[in-house]
Amino acid sequence: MLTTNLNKAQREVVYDSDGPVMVLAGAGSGKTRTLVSRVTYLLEEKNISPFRILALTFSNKAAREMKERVACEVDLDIGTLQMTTFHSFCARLLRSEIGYLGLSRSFTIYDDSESKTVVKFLLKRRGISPKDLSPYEILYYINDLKNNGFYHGCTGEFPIDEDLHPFFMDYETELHKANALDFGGLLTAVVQLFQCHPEVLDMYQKKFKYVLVDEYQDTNRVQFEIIKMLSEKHRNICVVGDEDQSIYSWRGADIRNILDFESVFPEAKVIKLEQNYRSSKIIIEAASAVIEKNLMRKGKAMWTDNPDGDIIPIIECADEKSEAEFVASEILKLKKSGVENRDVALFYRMNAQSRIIEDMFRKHNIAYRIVGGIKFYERKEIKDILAYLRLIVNDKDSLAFSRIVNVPTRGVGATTLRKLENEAVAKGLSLWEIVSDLVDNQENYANIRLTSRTKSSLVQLVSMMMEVKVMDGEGVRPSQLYEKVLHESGYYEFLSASRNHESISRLENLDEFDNAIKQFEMNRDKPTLLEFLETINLDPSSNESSTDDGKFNTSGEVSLMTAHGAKGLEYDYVFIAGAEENIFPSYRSLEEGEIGVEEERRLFYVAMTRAMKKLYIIFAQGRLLHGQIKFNGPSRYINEIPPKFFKWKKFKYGGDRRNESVFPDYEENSQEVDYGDESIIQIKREKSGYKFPAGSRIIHSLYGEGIVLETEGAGKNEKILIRFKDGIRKKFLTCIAPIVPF
DNA sequence: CGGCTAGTCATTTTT
DNA sequence: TGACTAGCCG
Repeated sequence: MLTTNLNKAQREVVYDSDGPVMVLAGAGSGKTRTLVSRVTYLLEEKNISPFRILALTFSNKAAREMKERVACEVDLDIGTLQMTTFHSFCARLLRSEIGYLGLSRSFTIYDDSESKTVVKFLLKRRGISPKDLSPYEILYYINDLKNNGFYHGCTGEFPIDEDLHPFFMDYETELHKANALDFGGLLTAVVQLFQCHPEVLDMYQKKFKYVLVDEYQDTNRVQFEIIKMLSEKHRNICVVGDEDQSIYSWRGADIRNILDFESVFPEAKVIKLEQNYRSSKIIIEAASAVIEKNLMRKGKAMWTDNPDGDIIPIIECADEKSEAEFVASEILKLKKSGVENRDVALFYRMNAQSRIIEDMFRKHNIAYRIVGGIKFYERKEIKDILAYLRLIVNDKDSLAFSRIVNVPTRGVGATTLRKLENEAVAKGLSLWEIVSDLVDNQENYANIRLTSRTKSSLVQLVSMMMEVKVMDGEGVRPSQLYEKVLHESGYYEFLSASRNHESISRLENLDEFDNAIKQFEMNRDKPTLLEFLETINLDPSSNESSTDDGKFNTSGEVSLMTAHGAKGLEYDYVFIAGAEENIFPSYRSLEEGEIGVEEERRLFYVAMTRAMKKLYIIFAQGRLLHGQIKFNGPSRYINEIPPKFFKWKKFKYGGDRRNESVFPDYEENSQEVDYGDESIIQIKREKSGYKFPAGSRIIHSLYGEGIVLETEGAGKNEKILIRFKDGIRKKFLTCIAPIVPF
């Protein structure tokens, strides 16, 4: 039953369950299906307990998808099956074993921005201006060491930078004092634990009889080290990856993990999955031709049985606006022929490119969704409230303390904070420990004089936090702790006091945060604050309440995302926008030389191979970049596509001055696109038209979110009728009303 | 403490 | 060009 729907190579992966296996799986080769079958086979045919299997992926998305699919296939209870990300696996392991390393199990996880704060603090403490030594340089150094498995006291050869290393040491000390680990630290701590305490390693080695790793091309050295150690005993390790889709080397992903696999596991079997089930023949052959230009690859020959499909249009536009016009008009055309929004995606190289496209989509009432754009948990108000919550769990988190001590304003300014910090350093205690003692025993702190206002607000803060800590210890639900903190800290009042749209949207975000906590609580038997915080750090999108109610548009939304965000996804129709030199490939990568060009080529390849039916590649002759019009020319990757697979087209629209291709080389293969049908007429009308067309969503600073029902008048007299969330209808003059598009 | 201005610097971001 | 930050002043 398992073998149905699997080809020969895939079956090999499923059944060769013993001994090390490396699967090189091309884009769209049914990789996930194969992995799921392998796990199913282990569970059902070989009767392996789910408890003995460890499946690691890089992203939560991939882990969730795999887990769901296995759950569908298998009748067993797979609750004990560990199918998760490297980081979550390590965090979970450390929650029970961290005692060996001198931290407590309530350790906090610092994200990148918190790491940055620590580094900035260290620079300041040494009296070095960030202009003389960039915090990014230090962070890069720290990450680089951690990605390669370096920890304080480890053995092995690492390139130590004399100037930067002291910062690494300071940084580690700070985190240790704060009972915190950063993302990289979760991984190195596990390596350290295994190396220094072989008995712990032995236990886990015995436990996990089978280890599987997905997205292997994205693993870094520490991760390799972890899976190597874990599988040394049973040697049943199966890694699946595609070197052509390695697009995170700047994040530490190390191609050596693929190249060295066979030398670390000499008995390893290597299986290639080369048949593509996703894309049309033209797309596969075009993408293969591009990726073959890379020299640093083992090499695979992708092929497909799918039909030829449409030729790839290369669209030359005058500028970024014209590019957006083209996409909008083409999507309207597709829609007319029955294509649904949800089957269409647009990829760009950098987030900044999305703005103009979004404007155009709004103008044409094309429903869209930005995938992986603004990060909810990175918003200021969310970070503030999270800092309160973190402090409840972890006394030692002085970073959290200094973040909230004066938010909302309590009369505890920089000077007071500095005194508290000095005191904390002198006594070797955390800020919380100092302050909670200070409010009771002021006489012991001769150096710290407080005004009565400062004193009383600190007393209030401390007593509130004390109460919440007790409640947390008694098992009170996280949502109730949050409520208490939000109101008793004065944060809610502080935001409600100013009624500008900034604070209104902040309050809305806090409401959403409230939903997220409640969502989390519904998913657990015994929800704890500590667990909630960990989920937020390691799997921020898991508690998202679905906002996609489909009310506004039944055909879903067009997906907009960066090429990086596109990995692992597929769409019938794909647009790659901004296919220009210095954009895609980015100028930064070009500075790195061939290495950079190859990584960008892999990224371009990933973008191309997302398309199932039709791929469009678009570039602009000129583009406004940093306030200047740049003429970059078409991306080199376009030139690497054999001409028989594409048709060069020049897009013209109303406001376009230049009508000829400025790339005469392509003239013979070029053709003008006539958009003289309704879609272009619509564009012309919209160009001079309304700021807020009917159907667009808006936010009014007083009334909140609403939808435009009718428009009338033009220019200064443009009036719109809006229906707000609560059903109230109101008319506004668009030039005066405090309305922004939503 | 908060609001303003001048100066700076511009990828990608699974965790 | 525009978003963010550091530093200055009221």
